[in-house]
Amino acid sequence: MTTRAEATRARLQSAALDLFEERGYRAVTVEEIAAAAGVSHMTFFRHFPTKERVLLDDPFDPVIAAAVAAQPTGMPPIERIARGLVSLAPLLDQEPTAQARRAIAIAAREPDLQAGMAANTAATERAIVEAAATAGDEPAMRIAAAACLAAVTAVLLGWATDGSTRTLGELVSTAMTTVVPALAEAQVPAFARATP
Amino acid sequence: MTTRAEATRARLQSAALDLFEERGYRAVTVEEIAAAAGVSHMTFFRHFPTKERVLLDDPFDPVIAAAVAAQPTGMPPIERIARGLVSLAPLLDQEPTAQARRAIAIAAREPDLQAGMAANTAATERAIVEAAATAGDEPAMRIAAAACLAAVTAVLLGWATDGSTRTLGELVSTAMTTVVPALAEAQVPAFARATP
DNA sequence: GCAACAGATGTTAGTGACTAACATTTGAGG
DNA sequence: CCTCAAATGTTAGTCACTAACATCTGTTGC
Repeated sequence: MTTRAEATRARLQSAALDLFEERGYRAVTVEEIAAAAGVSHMTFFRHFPTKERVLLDDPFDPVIAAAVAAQPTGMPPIERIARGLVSLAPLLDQEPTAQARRAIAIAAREPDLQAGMAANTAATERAIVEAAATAGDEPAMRIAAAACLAAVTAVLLGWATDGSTRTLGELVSTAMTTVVPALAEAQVPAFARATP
Repeated sequence: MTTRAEATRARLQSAALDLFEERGYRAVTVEEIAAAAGVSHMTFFRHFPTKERVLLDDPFDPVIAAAVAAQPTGMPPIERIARGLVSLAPLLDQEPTAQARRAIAIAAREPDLQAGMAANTAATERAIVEAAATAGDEPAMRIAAAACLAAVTAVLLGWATDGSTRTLGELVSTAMTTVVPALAEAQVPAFARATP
């Protein structure tokens, strides 16, 4: 059951995506987005705190954090995070990802949005650390999260801008399986062990 | 020899720092900063492209990138970057760091500035990769840079907000020597080897 | 000295993101 | 139909940021 507010929000996001692709982020005003969605600019700001959030908002941080926290402890933080991210692959493949792909492609080529993207990554990093860090390993967790998310970001940018036909789940899994051994100097057979 | 423009720029930064500390980032207008520095708001924007850059601008990215690029190749990217950062310790200790400390302390507690801080880190990461990546190891370099910079960021925040009396050089060196073994699963005696 | 030139700054008049206060509409349950 | 609350609209701002053009200030060549 989608409420009226949710429908308005979706219309705003969709209209913004169309307009940004047509004329670029900077050249489109909030007024225009609101008009295209059939609402006033005040309604826009009731749904999104800033212009950039209509493009950059995503609801995945809690999901990612929970997936990492759900991994067993007792392994190195980097492996725990990588396993958590890989566990999301099936979900990523069933999600409708077309809009996300368009949004990332826009954000990647708009200088005005790069700070916001970096902030998104930083927020995901914080969410992982808060949800999954155990006593005393926050620093290691933060560093491991930064490393894994750097790999995921690279993969996301390629996925959105190149014409990759592979699914997000595949790409993220590949990135994690290649990246974790690289970080661990190839000694830890991270994904050779059984996945429960 | 400091030019008039450099003096104006310095006055603007100093005035902004004072005002932000006094009343918070949001409550201070660009007009007020300009007035406190004895110039008009147009002059402010000739020296800083946005309000947040008066606080967040720093000239270190090229220095950091060069320091990493100056490290010998043939070692794992993470070790190369860590060595590059540690090589900057003497420089960090002779730099006048009081203003940087105040700026970071402000940025750390102001939500409006967190995107800008993340963008700063991302820019440093890009600078390192562009300057120091060799054929084929860009992905690994990016990930290693993200990991090292996560550690440095944590150290910087602690240094600026806690009342640490240790120097930046000491703190960064400690972070790198503790962090690199952690990432490499403690097998690589990164800093036991001779430093040329 | 002084003329001339360029770098630095000022003035003015905008646009557009964002906010506050208050009025209005819309839709679901009684 | 009525009512109430969620959702949206109107209005009138503030402030970051920009463009175009005027003025100033210090230096350089004479």
